[in-house]
Amino acid sequence: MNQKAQTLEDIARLAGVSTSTVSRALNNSPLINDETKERIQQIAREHHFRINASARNLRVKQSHTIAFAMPVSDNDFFFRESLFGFEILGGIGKSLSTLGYDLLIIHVDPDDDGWISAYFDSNRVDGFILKGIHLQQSHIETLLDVNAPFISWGVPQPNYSYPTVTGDDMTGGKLATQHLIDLGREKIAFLGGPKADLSVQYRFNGYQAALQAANRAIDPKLVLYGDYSHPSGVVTMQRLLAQVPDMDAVFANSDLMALGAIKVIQESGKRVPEDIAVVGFDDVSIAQYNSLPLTTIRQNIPLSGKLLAENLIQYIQSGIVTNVTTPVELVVRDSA
Amino acid sequence: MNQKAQTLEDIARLAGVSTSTVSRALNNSPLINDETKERIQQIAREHHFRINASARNLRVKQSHTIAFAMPVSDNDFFFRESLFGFEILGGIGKSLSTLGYDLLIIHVDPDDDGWISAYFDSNRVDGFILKGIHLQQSHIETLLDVNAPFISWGVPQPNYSYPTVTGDDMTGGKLATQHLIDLGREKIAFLGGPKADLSVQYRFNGYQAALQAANRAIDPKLVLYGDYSHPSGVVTMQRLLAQVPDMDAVFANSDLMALGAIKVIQESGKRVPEDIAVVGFDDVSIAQYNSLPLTTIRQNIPLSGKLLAENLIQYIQSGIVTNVTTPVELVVRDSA
DNA sequence: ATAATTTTTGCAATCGATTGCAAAGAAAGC
DNA sequence: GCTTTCTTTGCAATCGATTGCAAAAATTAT
Repeated sequence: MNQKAQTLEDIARLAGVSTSTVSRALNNSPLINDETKERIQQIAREHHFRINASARNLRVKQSHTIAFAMPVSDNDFFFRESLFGFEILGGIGKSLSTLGYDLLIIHVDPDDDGWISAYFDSNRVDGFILKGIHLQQSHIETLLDVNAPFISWGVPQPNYSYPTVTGDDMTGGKLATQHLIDLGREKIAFLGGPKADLSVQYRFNGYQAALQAANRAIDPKLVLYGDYSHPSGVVTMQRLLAQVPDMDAVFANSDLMALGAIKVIQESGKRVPEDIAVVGFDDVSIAQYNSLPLTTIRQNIPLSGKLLAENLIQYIQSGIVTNVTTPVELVVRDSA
Repeated sequence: MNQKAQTLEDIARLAGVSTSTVSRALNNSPLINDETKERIQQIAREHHFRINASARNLRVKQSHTIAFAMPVSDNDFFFRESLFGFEILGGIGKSLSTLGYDLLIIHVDPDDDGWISAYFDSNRVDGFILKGIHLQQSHIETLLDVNAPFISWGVPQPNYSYPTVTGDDMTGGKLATQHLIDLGREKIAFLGGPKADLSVQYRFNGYQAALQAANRAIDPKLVLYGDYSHPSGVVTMQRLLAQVPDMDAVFANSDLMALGAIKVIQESGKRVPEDIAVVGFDDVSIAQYNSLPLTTIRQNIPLSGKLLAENLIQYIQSGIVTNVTTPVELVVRDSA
């Protein structure tokens, strides 16, 4: 029965007031008389009025949209591998919509800056959420330079100030290593993500601290770096096994690497966890669903997503820079 | 050196022409003299001009944005389980950006229609991409009713006309079953997704056809339905094993269900694939990374994503309704 | 050289919502 | 009853790009 009202003017006509009044009423302005306000809101509801986003955005110079940057390569590699990235999207999206923001997924070439101005200078988005691991130095500089608000998952780069959310990598490294020590393991390897990633360095610090607390030395032959991916887990584990055949435990920096490592171990005829215990990192869904359920360091992914969203919006609205660390915990399953 | 030009007017001033001319030049209108056009585009480039999206969208009444609907529940369940949904996003996003469209992720309560008008009537998005499995009848009716363009992954509902992209479920069912028959299996179970899902029915038809072609009867006790999730794979497999202890093969309708089934089988003391062979469906990344690599029916996920994007845009621009089927193939790994 | 065409360009209205400022109406003060 | 003050509302400009129409410039025809 009630046909749709498309614009403020339609509502204004129906209510017998001006568009200014309608605008104020719908935005809950204190300037408007309460009865009038209520009446207008009622009419808007009855006629299923939806405000025109473009017009509003144009006027207020905001898009109420946040971009999440997905690094992209020719071969879709990142997309399939980025389990962690996908899972964190859940929390981000939910929080953003609570805050009245939309979530845009953009594809970003790690070697190019163009996306920043393409999306920010055109007023398409109000800010960016990035994974630190793909954040080049040059990106940070450009972002800061054009004053584009952003937040990043991962340890902040020294010498720059911007909001971040990070897992407690140091504790994670300690927890994983301690668990392996408690299991009585003697030769515990560190299968890292990219060496340049500060998160990886912190995890290594945790590894180191746990070993030292147990009066163990660090054997450099047991420390190798990859890139978080399954293939890199395979390759580094092969090297490791060749170098130190009698090793008996691995702390891998991602669940995918852990899976790659397990594959190599089993193919070499050894058993997990009997001969070699393996601990992963992140606790993405694959960790619990894997046929050999993974012992791993669980990141609080929903919370982290929520904080990425909330703290970015806070930064946009008030300029407050927060660098928070989210807790991790050890979850013991079958691989160690 | 070149400070930024923010609006058409800035460029117009720099070029000594009117904004109309700039607009036409940047949109490559044939009305504009080629030299002028070139000169203006040059100036725009030098000054890193980015057109204001809101203004443009307001004027042309399009957002150049497509929404991908992620069903949401209180507990993040869908997000973690929706591996297939995530992987298909890769192809969708890439194709959309090639076509000049942005990708918005929206969270959708399956029991509510509000999101349709919230995003479409407000001019925030030009169309929707949905997974058919979450497409309620009422959604379809509302979408068609308000003339909101959409495309869906999955078999189209009878009696409605809208574009779709679907995997070749019938062939997939046949391929999986045939493979298990070729392996010499006698009692092949069908672990379906939701019975109401037409895709599931087609897969069942394929299962049936393969068995009949081999002169086998269908045993109703070997046919069970779940919801594609890992837990449902666990539950249905438990029931199956209780009902038919001597079964020797399973065709699961998703990789996650297959993993759930494998877990139950192994816990019951039987071996995969020796005692019971398991074939999955989709070939999401977890299938190849699982410690027991999964034999599965591979969907062409990148292609499907691409087609979802392209065919939706085609529909928006020209009203052509396409219902395409993408090929599947059997990939044999270790579980069968 | 003048008129008729064809090419190029600019004027000005438009998309829909917001907001500073002024005006109208209501309430209070003297 | 007449100011003064406080609420409540409306006018009109504005955000930046697009586009129908008319005007100006360039080209061709006569």
